[in-house]
Amino acid sequence: MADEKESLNFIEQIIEEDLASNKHGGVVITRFPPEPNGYLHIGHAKSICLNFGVAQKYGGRTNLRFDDTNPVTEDTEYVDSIKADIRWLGFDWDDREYYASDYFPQLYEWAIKMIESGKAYVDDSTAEEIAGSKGTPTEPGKESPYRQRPEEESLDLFKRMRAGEFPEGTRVLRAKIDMTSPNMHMRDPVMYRIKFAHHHRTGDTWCIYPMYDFAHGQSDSIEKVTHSLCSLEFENHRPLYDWFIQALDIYPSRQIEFARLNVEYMLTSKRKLLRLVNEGFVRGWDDPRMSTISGMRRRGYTPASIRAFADRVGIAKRENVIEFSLLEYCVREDLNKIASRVMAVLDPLKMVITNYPAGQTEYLPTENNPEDPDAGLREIPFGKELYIERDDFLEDPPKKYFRLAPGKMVRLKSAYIVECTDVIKDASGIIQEIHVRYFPESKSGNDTSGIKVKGTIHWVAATKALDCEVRLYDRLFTVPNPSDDPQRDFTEFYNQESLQVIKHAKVEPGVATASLRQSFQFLRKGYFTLDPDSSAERLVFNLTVTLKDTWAKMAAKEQPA
RNA sequence: UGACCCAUGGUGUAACGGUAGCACUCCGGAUUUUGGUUCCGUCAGUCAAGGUUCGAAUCCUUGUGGGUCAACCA
Repeated sequence: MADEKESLNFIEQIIEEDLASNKHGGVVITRFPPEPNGYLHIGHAKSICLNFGVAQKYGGRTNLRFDDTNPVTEDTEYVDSIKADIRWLGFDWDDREYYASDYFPQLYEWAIKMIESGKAYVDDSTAEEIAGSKGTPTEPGKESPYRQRPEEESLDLFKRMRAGEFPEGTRVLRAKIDMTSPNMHMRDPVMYRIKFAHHHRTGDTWCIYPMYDFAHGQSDSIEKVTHSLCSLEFENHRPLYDWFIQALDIYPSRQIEFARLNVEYMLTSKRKLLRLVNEGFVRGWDDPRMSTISGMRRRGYTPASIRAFADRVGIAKRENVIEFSLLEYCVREDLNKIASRVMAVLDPLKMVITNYPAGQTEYLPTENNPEDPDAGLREIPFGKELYIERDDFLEDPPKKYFRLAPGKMVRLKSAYIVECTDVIKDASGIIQEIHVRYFPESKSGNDTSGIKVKGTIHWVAATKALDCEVRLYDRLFTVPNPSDDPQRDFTEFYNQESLQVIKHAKVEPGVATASLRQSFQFLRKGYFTLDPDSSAERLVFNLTVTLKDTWAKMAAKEQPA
């Protein structure tokens, strides 16, 4: 075994240094902290893989902690879907399912401690007044007239806020830091606000709720999180994160920021994803075109492929946009190893073998997966009438076309070599069916015909094939970064052809017993998975990703539009 | 006209003062009863200018370019 040194990302480097210096007693604790106000998407997947992955790697633990400090937007519905998505991705938090709301009593105590030590005060200003005196990034803010109010008075007011004596918006608790700080977050940030809202867990116990900045770091600290990994936009919050930890003299978790994931043609904004759903661009949160975990699951992406993707995109602080092709590569890589091969014709063209006995059905063995010898063989029916892919026949083929054409021969995969003898068209010139003759001695496995053909095509037996629906998906937008243009709304780049429904595709009979989540490779076409819309009478398949198609690429190059 | 952060092939990411590597993409070739897979190969990079050093992608300075911050959101 070669001892090539594994390259670490900058977070792993920090962790290894901390481990080496025994900073946390050899322990690594991370956390994944979603707010239960929406569905998880591909960006969260990166964070999940990072947080759980790094803890796993160093023998540590990862807590699942719901950041539920804003009751008006949060709901248990999201808690459930988030948990399901994380589990599906292949990670486990054992019994460490925490909620920021579990810490409300402790947070309240700490707030009181802050007031008592003169580090926090109740401000009677309105939201507008507070915003107005905040200053701008280049101008210092002004101190609130309530800033110097006696501690006892703040304490009394804060307790009465908690007791529900004041209406929403009338008072807040603020940290007393520095209104002239160049860092806006240090200009006396709000710690608590009044909200008479029903909380999904604490019900009506509270009418004051802590802000993110007075909850997140504290929650990390309570859980003794050693490395609190978050995205770049929280970089400016770090001084405040550290300030509270110091002021409270509590366990010093360390916040480390990394660049969030951006992927071409994919959105990772809850707001925008919500608009796609609400405005009917997609059928729901789990539409296979969505970048949500649930959408990708329905699309047929596997947990392993998403984990591989998260691994390959890397961790750094630089803004990035990952090419969509990398995601596609990761799915194909996984599915190629595990997906059973299946004969399916998406755009059927009837083929009649004129010299094959009518009414005869032959069962031919074919491999389930050439990449996996253990996958074994299955038998597929063959008969006089078949369906082949319409674009596997061309009346007037270009030079390097290896498929069927008048007078040309091809191999029918796992069956016989056929030669095209006739083309039957309707009055308008549309090809109705093609006639071929087959060579009995060219049977797959014991071909004694001596005939050499360049092309092999897939097929299904007309009388045995199952009729099914196939949904083909393409990128949701016509441009890689639909949010880039400030002049145009991202929905203007919606790809009208992102969904194409094929009502009557033909698939070999064996897939009748397919189960949900099972992936297939439709030979020469792509990877497909069963959609939950399927019923016993009617199968519905989703395209996960096409196979690479070098012929299409060649053809496109030689005849540029 | 502030603070903080970032800058390596087309894309993403390594190299921690000593030969700029890996993956994806692209292109070419071999194999192939999937124009798939696999295998081989080619092209291609340190934002700029100074400085420190025997030696700089790496350290320093100044520019340039990009990102974030002015919610009682997270």
